[in-house]
Amino acid sequence: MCFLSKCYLYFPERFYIYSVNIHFLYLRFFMRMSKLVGRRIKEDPRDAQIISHKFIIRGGYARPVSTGIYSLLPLGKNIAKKIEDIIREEMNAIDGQEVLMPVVLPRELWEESGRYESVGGELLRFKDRNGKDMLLGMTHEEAVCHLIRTEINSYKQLPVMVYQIQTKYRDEARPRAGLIRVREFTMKDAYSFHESQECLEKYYEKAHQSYENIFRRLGMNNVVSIKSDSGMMGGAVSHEFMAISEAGEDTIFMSPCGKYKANREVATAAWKFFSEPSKELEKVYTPDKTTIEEVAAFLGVKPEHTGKAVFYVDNNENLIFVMIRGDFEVNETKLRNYLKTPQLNFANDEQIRKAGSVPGYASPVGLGKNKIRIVVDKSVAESSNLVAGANEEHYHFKNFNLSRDLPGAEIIEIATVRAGDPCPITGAPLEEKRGIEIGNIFQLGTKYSEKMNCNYLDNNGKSKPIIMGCYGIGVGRNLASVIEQSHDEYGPIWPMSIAPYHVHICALNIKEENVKSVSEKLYADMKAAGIEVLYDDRGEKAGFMFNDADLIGVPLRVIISPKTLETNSVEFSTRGNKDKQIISLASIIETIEGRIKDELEKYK
RNA sequence: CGGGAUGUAGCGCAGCCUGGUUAGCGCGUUUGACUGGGGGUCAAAAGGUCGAGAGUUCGAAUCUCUCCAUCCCGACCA
Repeated sequence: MCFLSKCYLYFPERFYIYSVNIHFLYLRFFMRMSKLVGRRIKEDPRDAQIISHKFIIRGGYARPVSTGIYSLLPLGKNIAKKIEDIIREEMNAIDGQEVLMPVVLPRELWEESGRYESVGGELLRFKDRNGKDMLLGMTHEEAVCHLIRTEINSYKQLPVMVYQIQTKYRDEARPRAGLIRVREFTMKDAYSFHESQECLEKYYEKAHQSYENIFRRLGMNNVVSIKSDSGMMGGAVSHEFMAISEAGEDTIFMSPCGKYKANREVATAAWKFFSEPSKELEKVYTPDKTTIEEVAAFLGVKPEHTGKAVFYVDNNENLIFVMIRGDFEVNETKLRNYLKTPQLNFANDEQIRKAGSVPGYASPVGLGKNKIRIVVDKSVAESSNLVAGANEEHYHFKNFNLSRDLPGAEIIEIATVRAGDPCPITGAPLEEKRGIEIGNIFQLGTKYSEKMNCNYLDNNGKSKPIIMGCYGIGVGRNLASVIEQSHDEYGPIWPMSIAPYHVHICALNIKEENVKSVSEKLYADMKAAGIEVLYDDRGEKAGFMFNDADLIGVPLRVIISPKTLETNSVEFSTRGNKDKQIISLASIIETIEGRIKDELEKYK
């Protein structure tokens, strides 16, 4: 057993040799329930919608302090610490070095990168007592560039990776879902520095593997890595790690075989559109029919045979006319990326009229291309004889054909994928899933290092910006995601690797002297053996204790009662499994050590 | 930022429409007794600026106004 084995510490300068049980080197958790801070609650909190939120509150893992701001109680903190330690091990294994950067940062640093201006209200800005502008760090690219540019000067020092496990603050517009979307949270953020793109890419692969290790070791059984939109982080390549769960905020499309998987923001499909010989353009009367559904029903066609007009305004007040087949929705992320604009909003009726169009009956036909930018989705370009607006109240056109009626239009793919659309690789119907983003990795390149003078001298003595990658994991979000993926109706079922304790002792009828003395001794012996043990010494009714134990979700359970003591034994069971074994008192510690070892082995 | 809802004991809620002694209920908490293998029973007790402020009224948890907070949907989201 690892924590019983001896280890020798050697201090050469003094020639002292110590022999200690290895468990003295690691913090181990143990507690008696009568003293455990954090109560269990029988009823679901009113505002909780998802399982993890309910169990986190009901089990006494965390308490809300303000919107999206939580205190962790001992149970939650124990788990968080184990999650952090697993992350540390994996980061150290890919040559990471732990550092700690400040939560509070000065404005100047963020002005260097340009993000003081470009990031919106989620960056919390404030003044210190001298009136100096400060902010709360929501991510640490600026801080790490500040650190590295003074410490790293030479190619000989590269590559290098530093990481921290630190509080982040993002002034989210709408925190929700318990620990999944919060304002203040703990995050591991790592930053790697390289001479070349090749070196970054090689390291990026290692980080990807490291992340897969981490999520497996946390006991997450359904995590996928998908290529993602880099958003305002910039950079060429990025991946999101998604814990598949109904509670997730992101929508993912996957082919059944798993060959293709993508966030809805960037997902595409091998759509096939129908085309037939063009018919004559024909104006038809469609009184008060302004939506696709109404027009299609009125004319007796399917939405697939219509074209939909959507107007957007970018941040410079430019109007953009988008046309897409009636049964599709515009994917704004794709459109934004294509237009290279940071912001898009729906245009209002007044703006649409000003451009010479008619809301509800808008059409690209007759709209001057010089007056307004017209972008057309492939679904319209490759279909024929569609119903489209006529730019006139109560009228639509039948048999709109893009190549004939609007030649030279900008044609791109901006449709949102739908469940069942054909996979772009295999052609199989795509499945739609929800996911919680529990980690992400980015190839940043020189986006920050260039602006922030984070340079090194190459082997020719030339100064160059360092090529960077960054890698994040949210600790609390992972805790919640494990609950989402591992629970039953009574509470979480913690994997041994991150369980708040390894064993839960339930003493039944503790008023009986025999039960009390044996339980106390077992608790003491387990502590001495380095087993992480939670001991329910409260003398509650059996059912009450078991329900609490289920909410705490400790993997192994030992029950001591007058009945079991008649045969000098205890009952032993596993969380999530009603089967119980009778084990003699003499061998219970050995049995448990074996089980803990076997379980921990699965998460190595 | 837009739409909707809610604030009453530690937690979950009733009371408000139709103003009127001392503001209730369940869970939890404390004390005692019984009980003892899936949230047990009985008895007693503690616990409230009814979100805040202003107003109407002889009288406001209840009606009016303002503000604050929280939650849901949307917008937003390195």
